[in-house]
Amino acid sequence: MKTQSSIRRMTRQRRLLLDTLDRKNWHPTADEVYRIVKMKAPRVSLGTVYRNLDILSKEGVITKIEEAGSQRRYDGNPRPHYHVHCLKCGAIADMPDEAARWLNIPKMELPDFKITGHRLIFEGYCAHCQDKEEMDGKGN
Amino acid sequence: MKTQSSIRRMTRQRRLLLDTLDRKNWHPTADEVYRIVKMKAPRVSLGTVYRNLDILSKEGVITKIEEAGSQRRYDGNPRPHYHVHCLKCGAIADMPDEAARWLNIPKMELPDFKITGHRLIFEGYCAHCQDKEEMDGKGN
DNA sequence: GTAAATGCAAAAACTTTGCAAATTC
DNA sequence: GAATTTGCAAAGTTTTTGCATTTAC
Repeated sequence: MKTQSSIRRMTRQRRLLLDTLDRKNWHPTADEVYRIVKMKAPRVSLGTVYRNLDILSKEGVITKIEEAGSQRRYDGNPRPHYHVHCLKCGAIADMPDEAARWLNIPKMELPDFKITGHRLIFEGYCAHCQDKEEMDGKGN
Repeated sequence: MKTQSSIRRMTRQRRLLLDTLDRKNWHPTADEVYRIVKMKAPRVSLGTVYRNLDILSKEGVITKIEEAGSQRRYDGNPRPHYHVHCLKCGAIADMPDEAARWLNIPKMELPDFKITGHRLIFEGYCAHCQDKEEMDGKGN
C-alpha cells in the first residue's frame, strides 16, 4: 500500500540524516538535524535536510510529528507510539510502551468522517522545566 | 489559578473576534478569523487578531489547537474535548461528546515527567476529501 | 487622564522551491 | 550515462513585534 519509490539513492547526506535520527527518545526539529549532519558534512544545506525529512516520512521510514506546537519535529521510529509533550519547552518524549500498552482506544465511528487512526499526546512538564518552575513561580 | 489579568478592555475588535469563534464545530486559522472580522471592521490588522487569539487562549477563554499540522487553529470552546483531523485538507472537527465520553484514558505516571493532561486526535478523512479521493485515486 | 489596545509595517521564524552542478547506481 | 540529489539562494508562509496613535474605562 505504501509507495516505496522515492528512495532511490543512498547519498552521504541521507545516510547521515538517518544516522542522526537513529537514537532512542530523540525528536529533533529540522534545524537540529541540520546542525548535526553539518558536523560531518559541512556543506549540507537546510533545504536538503527538509527534502529528505519529507521524503523519508512519506516513505514511512521516519515519522513527522505535527503535535509539538509551532515547530515540526521528527522521529526515527516509524512504529505507532504515544508521546509526551512539554508545555514549557516544547520537547517531545516517547511514552514507554509498558506504560501505554494497555490503553485501549476503541475504534470510533463518525457519520461524516472516515477515521483511520489516532494520536494521543500526554502533556505536562519535563524534568528540566519542572525545576525551572520552582524557581520562576509558574512562568507561562 | 488562572491569571485573569490581561483582558482589560472589551474593544470592538475583541468583541468581533469572540463572536467569530462562537460557533459550533468551527476551528479557523488566524487568517480565517481575520477575514471574517475584517468584514465588520475593515481596518483591523492581522497583528491584532494574532495578539487577541494569544491573549484569549492564555486566559482560557478559547483554545489554541496545535495538532493541525503547519498552521495553527483556534477553538471557541475552552472545555476539554477531542478532535478529528483531516489528513488531506487539515480541517479539524469536534469529536462528539457522546462518541467519546466513555473513553477513559487513565492517569499516567512517568518518572521524569509531570503529566497534567492529554490530547487525543482521531485522524482520517473528512466527507469532502473522501469524495475527492474517489476521483483522484488516493492522492497524498 | 491613563493604561491598554490598535494599525501599520517591518522583521522573525520556519519551510519550500527553481535551477545549474554534482553524485549515485 | 542518465536520472536523482545536492547546494545555493531566493521566495513563500505563518507568526511576532516596535512604535506612534487611538480607544476604553
